[in-house]
Amino acid sequence: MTMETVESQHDGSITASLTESKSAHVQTQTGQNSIPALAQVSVAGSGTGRGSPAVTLVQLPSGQTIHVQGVIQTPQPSVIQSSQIHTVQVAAIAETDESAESEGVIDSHKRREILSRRPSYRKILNELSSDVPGVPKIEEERSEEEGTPPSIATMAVPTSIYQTSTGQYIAIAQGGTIQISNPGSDGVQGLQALTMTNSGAPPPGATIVQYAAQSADGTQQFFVPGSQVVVPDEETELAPSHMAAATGDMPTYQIRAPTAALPQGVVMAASPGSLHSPQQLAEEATRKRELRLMKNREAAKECRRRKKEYVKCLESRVAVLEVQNKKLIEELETLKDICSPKTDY
DNA sequence: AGCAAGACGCGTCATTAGAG
DNA sequence: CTCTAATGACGCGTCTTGCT
Repeated sequence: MTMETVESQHDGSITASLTESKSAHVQTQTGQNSIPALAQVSVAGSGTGRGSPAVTLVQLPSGQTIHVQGVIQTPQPSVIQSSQIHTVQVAAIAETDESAESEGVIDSHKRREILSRRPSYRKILNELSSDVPGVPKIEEERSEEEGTPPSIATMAVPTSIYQTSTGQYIAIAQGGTIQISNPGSDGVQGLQALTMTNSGAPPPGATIVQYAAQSADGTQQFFVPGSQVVVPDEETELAPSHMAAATGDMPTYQIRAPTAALPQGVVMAASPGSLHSPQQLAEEATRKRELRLMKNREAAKECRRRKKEYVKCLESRVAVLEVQNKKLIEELETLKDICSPKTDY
């Protein structure tokens, strides 16, 4: 449980602090005169985990309650100094070139470049967030090198090392032993056993791979070097409940030679040898295309996720700024009442 | 129940920004 | 200059909702 205390300082800025409680009150002070609070805004903070924007309930003076997520609050000068904050916000959002701005001269080409620059949701959000601590940033993806598990190096020398779509590493040794290493786990603790069977009458050239560890979404994709691919067994996909009963809740995969129509998401990695024949070149081109499509597919998903997060953040910002605006208007009205000369004397 | 409209997510392609 | 990630745009399928 966290409590978010928001205070409007005498200079108009609003500070927020999180403490261990459930709700808080917002007190506004209007400078030396210490005018009693005009706008009481109840902020019920519900702290969330890392990476997800904190959701905050903001109760307006009118009694209306709004949900605020990932609040970005730049220090607010009072209404009298509003030009200053305007400059800051423009600089933060529009990514203007400071040097050019200071010089006051931007040639048309550069200006066109700036205007036509496509926004990066991650970049914009992170720049907005950099001003205010506590505002969640969009995480940078870890490079593949960072995710490489140390256990791979200590394994028995494998014939092949594959990487799944979930980042796990699969090593297939000469004897047919398959080991799975989870990058997120420590050392050999991440190893998971696979069993390979050829019982019954498998299709020609196919080996059933039973993956003992159930994945989160049940959809594993494998990068397989050479001329083989690992695909989810069709029977498992089509009749999961049936196969689950038959294999003990283990999804089934097949290692088989690639066909013309690869299942979606399955990519064949390049064999180390050089490619010469037209067929090999065609296979290489197909492999590259599939890899590119899969990467773009993942990138598109990630981009949509970032976009949604960005839009949510903007909506939250609008909600907060509306509250602040309302409060400042009331503050201004009060100051006007105090400072206005009496006419009836 | 059937249908249409809208929302939403996904995959793909084209384009661009940015890193090396 | 090249390569790759990020993003907009488009088409498609699915789901929800309101209407008949």
